[in-house]
Amino acid sequence: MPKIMLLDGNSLINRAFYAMPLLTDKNGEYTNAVYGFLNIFFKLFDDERPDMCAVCFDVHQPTFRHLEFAQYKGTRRSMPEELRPQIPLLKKVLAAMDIKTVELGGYEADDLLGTLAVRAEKEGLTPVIVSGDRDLLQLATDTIQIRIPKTKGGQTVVEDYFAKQVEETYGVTPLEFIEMKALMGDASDNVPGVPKVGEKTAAKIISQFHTVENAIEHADEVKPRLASENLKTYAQQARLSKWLVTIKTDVPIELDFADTKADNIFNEKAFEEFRAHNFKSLLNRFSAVDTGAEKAEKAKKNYIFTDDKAQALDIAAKIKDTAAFALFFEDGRLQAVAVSGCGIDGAVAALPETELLEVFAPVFEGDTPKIFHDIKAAYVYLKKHGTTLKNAVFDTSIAAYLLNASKNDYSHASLAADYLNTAFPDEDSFFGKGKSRKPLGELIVTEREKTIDYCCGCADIDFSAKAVLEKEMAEKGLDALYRDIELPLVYVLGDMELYGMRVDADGIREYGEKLQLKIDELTKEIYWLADEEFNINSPKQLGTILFEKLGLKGGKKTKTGWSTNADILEKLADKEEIVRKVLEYRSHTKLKSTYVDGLLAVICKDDGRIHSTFNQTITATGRISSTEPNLQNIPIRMELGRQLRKVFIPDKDYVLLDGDYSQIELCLLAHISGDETFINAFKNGMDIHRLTASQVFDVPFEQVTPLQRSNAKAVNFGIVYGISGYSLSRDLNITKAEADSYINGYFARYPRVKEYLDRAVETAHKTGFARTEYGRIRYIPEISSSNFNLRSFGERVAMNMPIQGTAADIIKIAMIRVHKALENHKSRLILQVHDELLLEVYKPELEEVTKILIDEMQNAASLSVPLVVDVKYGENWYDAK
DNA sequence: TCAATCACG
DNA sequence: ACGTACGTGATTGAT
Repeated sequence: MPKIMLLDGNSLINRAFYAMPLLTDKNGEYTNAVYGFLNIFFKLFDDERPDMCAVCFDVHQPTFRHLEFAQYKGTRRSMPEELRPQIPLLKKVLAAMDIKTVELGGYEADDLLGTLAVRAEKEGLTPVIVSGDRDLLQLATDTIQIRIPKTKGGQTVVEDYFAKQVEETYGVTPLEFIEMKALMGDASDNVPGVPKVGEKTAAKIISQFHTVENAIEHADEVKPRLASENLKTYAQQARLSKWLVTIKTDVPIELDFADTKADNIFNEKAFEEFRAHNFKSLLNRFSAVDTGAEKAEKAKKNYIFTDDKAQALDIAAKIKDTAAFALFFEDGRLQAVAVSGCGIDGAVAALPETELLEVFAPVFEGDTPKIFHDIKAAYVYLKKHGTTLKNAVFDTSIAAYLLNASKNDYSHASLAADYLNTAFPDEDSFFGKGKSRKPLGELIVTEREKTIDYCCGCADIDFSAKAVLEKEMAEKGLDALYRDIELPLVYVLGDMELYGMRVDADGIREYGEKLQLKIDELTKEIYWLADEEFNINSPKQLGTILFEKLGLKGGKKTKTGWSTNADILEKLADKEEIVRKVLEYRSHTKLKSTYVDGLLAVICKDDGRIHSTFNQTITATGRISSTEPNLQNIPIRMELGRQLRKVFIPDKDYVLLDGDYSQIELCLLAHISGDETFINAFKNGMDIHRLTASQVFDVPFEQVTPLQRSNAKAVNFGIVYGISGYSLSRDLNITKAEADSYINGYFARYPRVKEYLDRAVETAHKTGFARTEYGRIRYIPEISSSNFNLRSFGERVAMNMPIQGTAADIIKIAMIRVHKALENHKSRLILQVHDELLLEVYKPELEEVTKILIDEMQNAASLSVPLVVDVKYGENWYDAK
């Protein structure tokens, strides 16, 4: 029997919206809900393979329910600003997919679904209704199936209901489901129901009396008594509720099921639509479809596969000019090398690791210009294996990052969609995910065709994308930033990863043991004070103990329960011993789990050092980030945590040398804004927070109190972050009026700063992006939102990004200069922490390298204020900082 | 996989 | 009136 899938457009797009993070396409249009809808759609489409398909929508006008009963206002929960434009967009996309949309003034989507399902059933079709709304369950029969997709932790799970499953789940038949809802009511749908009758009571009543009318008739027999009373009092309301929740199945819709055939979804128009809106993962579905250009391109590809060394050597010998190389690893071992360029459409060599190196090393260390997706990974791997990568001229992931730093994916799939207008499978869909992930070595045997396509495709994309990326970078003025900063930085970061940092493993363990003793002690004390054992690490359990069992005042709720963060707890710490213990427990367990256990787990077996990975394509502002482990957040603010830095030590005959920029972000605020007072203060080496305090609080410089200085410091930071009176007041524990007066005082004294901030916001509004002094761009789509919060966020970003980003640019320049200056030295750069560089310095070179470090850092940029660098050295990181 | 928390600049 | 600081990563418990 032909199957027809009937979808509830409104409820599904609504669900999709809340389940998906907000995302925008290239034109800044919101697309998350449409994307989410399509994902659900395709999941079910794959499941069902329906012959026909229709999507029903509400019409935004009064329905028959409103008209016949004025009190019924329907739901019409205010729709988020970001969702509203997505409904027409979805309709447009569905039209492109040749899928029928149905809507009729005066009726809700539910009524259309009901009518169509019943009619389809009569006409001998198999109807499947898909909705996010449980009200539809009343339509379930033995043939009409209701499917309710739910997002559970990112995964879409579908609950399926025929009449039988409805009975099993709710204990009532689908028709009785209406009766039940009528008694329960539904606040969100403005259905009154009967007071004090909830799901449990309603189910009990209906399973006994079956209908609302019958229950009213036998109201005296209804239990409990309150329900019985209310059923009598609110009998009319119950009947009305039933009428409200009953879905119509006789709506006068003109629809010929023959027009709903879903046999032309994967057409060229739909492909264009998906591409235009950046629905990359969905583009894969079109691979089997004739999308013209793509097919032609695919046809001319002539990918080569070899597992023969001689043939691989032949391929390598052909590479004379620019070519792209894709390296494939498994557990850090090179499995295959794919090449594209030099007349090679694509070739992949899968040989034992040593042979691969033997074949390609001459190319890698030769003058041939080479393109990679991730030069650093290639450089690090090759250097570990005794080959020095030379003349790697282009890194596609870094170029894509510079073009849009806000993305969280610069994979080949993403590059293909963004810059080559083609679909390419993402890595997960190719290799499988998690447990099902198969090693490449295995795939190349079992699924050779596909594997070759993938490996060669990657190299191919890199090769083709270079020109597009270069062109777009030039158009956006990003070429100098790319060429002079990001590309040279790759090797600096690569070397930092390779050197790593030496640690005293026994020292870490000892430190951990001390922590553990204290943790055990605190645990017992907390249990005793709480008079029960619970999981102190669980904010949920802790919140219940503190604010419910012990009845502490001053708690705040998060959306899941009590808030127990340090801000809240510190306010209670004075009075409550248990709170003090919990805070202490928190700090100790944090140190133990994240730092002690975390660091011990990543000590390299070969050299006893810790090799972090530095990522150049993560942050929206241009900073680098550090993972596995994160060496950029080693404790320093609290003494106990700071002690941990004593386990970070130099090699024998070396010392650690640390240089950090003094107040670089405020220096940049002074420089960029051009504020004379500010600039002069920095030129004269004044205490900038003290100066601000004297300006804002109108007291002589010498008479500034420590509290005034610290408040002024908060104001200075706030300015850099894009301040508001409210948040400053919260931070400083003062009234909003006071905070406002600080800010106004600040702007009165530093008028150019105010001008800069206004200008930054205005420019971002106009152009849609913010920019650093070195041309780095961050797009800010939020700034044009009509949602106050989003727009405000966009404005703060517009103020902050040029400052934070320029600081990031400058230290990157400093890193390149320091790295270069140390070329013929034993000393080396091993870590960057945003405004700080850490070097492992060969003792005989200490004096010279100290000079180099200060010199290169200070002269990395020439600003209207001097860049001051503080340096210190020591036998461990604690002493060097 | 998400939310809460907390470490850093 | 709205209701927040900017940028990260790791660990934990809960789902």
